[in-house]
Amino acid sequence: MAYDSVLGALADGTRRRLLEHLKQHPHAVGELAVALRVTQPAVSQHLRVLEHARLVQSTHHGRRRIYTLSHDGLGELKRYLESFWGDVLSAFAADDPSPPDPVPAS
Amino acid sequence: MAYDSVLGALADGTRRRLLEHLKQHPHAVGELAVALRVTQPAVSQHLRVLEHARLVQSTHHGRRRIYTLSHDGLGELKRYLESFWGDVLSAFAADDPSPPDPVPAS
DNA sequence: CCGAATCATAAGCCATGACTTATATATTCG
DNA sequence: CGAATATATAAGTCATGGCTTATGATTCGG
Repeated sequence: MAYDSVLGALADGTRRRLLEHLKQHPHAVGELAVALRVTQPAVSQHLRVLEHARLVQSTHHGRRRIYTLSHDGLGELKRYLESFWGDVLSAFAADDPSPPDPVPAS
Repeated sequence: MAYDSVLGALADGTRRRLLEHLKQHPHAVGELAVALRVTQPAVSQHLRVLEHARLVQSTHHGRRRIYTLSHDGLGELKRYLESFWGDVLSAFAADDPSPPDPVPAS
């Protein structure tokens, strides 16, 4: 159940904006802070969440830290959602909208 | 940007469990409360969030309210994620890992 | 070395959210 | 109508999370 951290990471708008920027090309922390008009610590904290969710990776370049988009988290989420869709679609392919079983009359 | 509510709805584990149950077949509120071992108001509140995200639909059956999985929210999220993947893949297909432009030396 | 630059971490504030216990609002049945 | 069922809503509590300012830890340039 690691898609938990992935979904949690994606649920925040600022983090999605970070991903949108990193989708273009890698970025240093300061650049992202300027681009998003947020303080640098806020960006660092968001990047930590994204890194824990394996949505980004980081490499050291001199005294700067370059963050890059990662596929691991996206792939994990994709598999989870596709399994969900698969089950839903197969359930509908069965074309058997089983009526809600009545709650056991207590 | 309606995938915002969808991602927010999916970010909670209890709501994902609700969806897993509704994936099997429609359910009434009380059944879900018993199944998830949560109080009924909690289930109602979660279902309201899921309905607002268009992940579930509800129909009245007598004095019970039957909740069913909906495709609208899932489709919306699917489109968003696939557009994201598409961009990422095309960016990688370009095979041009443009180096991070230096932050303007202030 | 030393100061500037770059980033992470710490600590605190405030809003949001998930859950609870009442209570209100239908709806069915005798 | 009146009692019971089924769900929604209200109100309060507690934890979590996103943001800020301050500070610590590295790293580069002169």
